[in-house]
Amino acid sequence: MAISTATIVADLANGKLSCRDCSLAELCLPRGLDIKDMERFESIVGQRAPYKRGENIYRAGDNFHALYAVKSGSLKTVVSPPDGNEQIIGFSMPGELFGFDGIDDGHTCTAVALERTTLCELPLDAVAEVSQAVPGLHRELYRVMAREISVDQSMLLLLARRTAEDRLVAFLLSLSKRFADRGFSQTDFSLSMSRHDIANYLGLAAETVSRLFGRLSEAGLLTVHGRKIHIQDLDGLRGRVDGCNTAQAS
Amino acid sequence: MAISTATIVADLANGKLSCRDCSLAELCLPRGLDIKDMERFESIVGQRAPYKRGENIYRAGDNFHALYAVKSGSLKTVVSPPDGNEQIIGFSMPGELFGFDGIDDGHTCTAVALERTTLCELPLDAVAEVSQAVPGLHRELYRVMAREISVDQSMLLLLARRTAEDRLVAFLLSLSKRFADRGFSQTDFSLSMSRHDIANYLGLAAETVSRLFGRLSEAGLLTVHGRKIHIQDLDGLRGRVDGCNTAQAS
DNA sequence: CGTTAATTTGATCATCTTCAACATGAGTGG
DNA sequence: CCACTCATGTTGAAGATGATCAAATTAACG
Repeated sequence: MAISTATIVADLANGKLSCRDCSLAELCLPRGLDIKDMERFESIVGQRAPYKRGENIYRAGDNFHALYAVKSGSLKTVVSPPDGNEQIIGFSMPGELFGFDGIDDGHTCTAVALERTTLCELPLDAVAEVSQAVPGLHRELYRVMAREISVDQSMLLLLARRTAEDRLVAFLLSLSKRFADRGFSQTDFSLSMSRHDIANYLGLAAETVSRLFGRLSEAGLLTVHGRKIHIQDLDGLRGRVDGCNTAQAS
Repeated sequence: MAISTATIVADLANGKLSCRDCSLAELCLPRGLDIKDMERFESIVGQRAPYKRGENIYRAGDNFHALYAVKSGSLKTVVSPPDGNEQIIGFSMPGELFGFDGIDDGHTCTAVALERTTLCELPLDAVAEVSQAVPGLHRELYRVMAREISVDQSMLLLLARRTAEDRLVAFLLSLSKRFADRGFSQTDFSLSMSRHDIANYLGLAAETVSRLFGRLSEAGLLTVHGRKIHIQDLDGLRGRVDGCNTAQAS
């Protein structure tokens, strides 16, 4: 899943970040800002060395420093209760913001890179400051947070009311859509997370996920080779989750 | 659950709303504002006639108008997919804000009063305007939304990884804490929602909830008479959900 | 290559759901 | 105040979905 590598390379060469040139601008926070405002915005965007697979971006308990936007790669966000019973809350793809869990009173989740991943760092104080001059930014930030809330809530529906198969299918459809939104194939993609991660995220056992992949393959809906997915019958998949299309399985 | 009735009566007598005099101010959005700023804030707070039991505050599909704060009573927020398979997303108590699901692109949930309920209405545009002069307000609103996200996320953990009993206990402990925060008994309270609602919220069947209440009673942890709950052994209940204490079961 | 982790497959088991019947209880009109 | 009704809640028995345990296979990586 080496997304927008070209952009990254260009940015690194320049030694600075440019939202204007970023291929993800349409998906990201500065969406809808004019050139002038976007310049102002990108002046506060920070950047770090890429994270390696398995590396933590932040940990539960950490103080809140900034929101992050994924530039390339992907990551998972995990709640870790004391008893070690972890729960993956979501996966983040390029153009998506994460880190909201920390705003209230420090981070309650841990964010872990699933592959080599680059991020933009948005210190919230600085964002707030810029927003004084660019009111649209506040509004947009509210939007992004509201979308996060909606996504989590459709996930609640998925976990509370849907069967194992529905969950996996909804998950795959969500991924498909997100790849499509980023200009990639909606039928061929490769998963950056393990079966175990998928199972955990969907509230299932890894074995169940494995069996479900088998069942969907046999039904002729898709082909699986390890983490490579090829969806053969997108509409067939959609039909498989009755009325569950709203669930976005973030 | 006739909470803060006194305050309400006073407000209605005045013919206007006052956050300064509201007993819920410490829990609500203007928390932490000084007198001056709070005056400015309350000037935009609207109010409607009380909602009756079962009445909709807003419906999925409605355009977004405002955020709401509960002044008295309680309500549930429901996701209703086309197939009729509803899912309760949360319950709101006095001092709590709701309506965030609408900010992004119109409401995705329906909010239904569980009893006679009064609300404060906060038109987001007006809030944004006031926030230009009162920067702390933006920050506070981000906090409230972030808390909503955290609550939803601990709910994901609850639904994905916990047994039926853990879920019910976590739910009761959450209620207990919220009553306590509002100055009510943490051991004696009465539920404003049906068993069916509780079950739906927790991703269970109503029968299961009924049986669990029975089991917890037999274990001497609490007493149940219809919707009246008396918790006999709070620590016992807490011990029953290992390390799940973070789950707030909104 | 060899070693370890990830995934698949099979068999058994537990939890919770579903269906069905029954009890309780609140509200209404006689 | 009682009888009736509809909604809500409880209890029992059977069944299903998915978890768990165990073992085999494959893939990943030094």
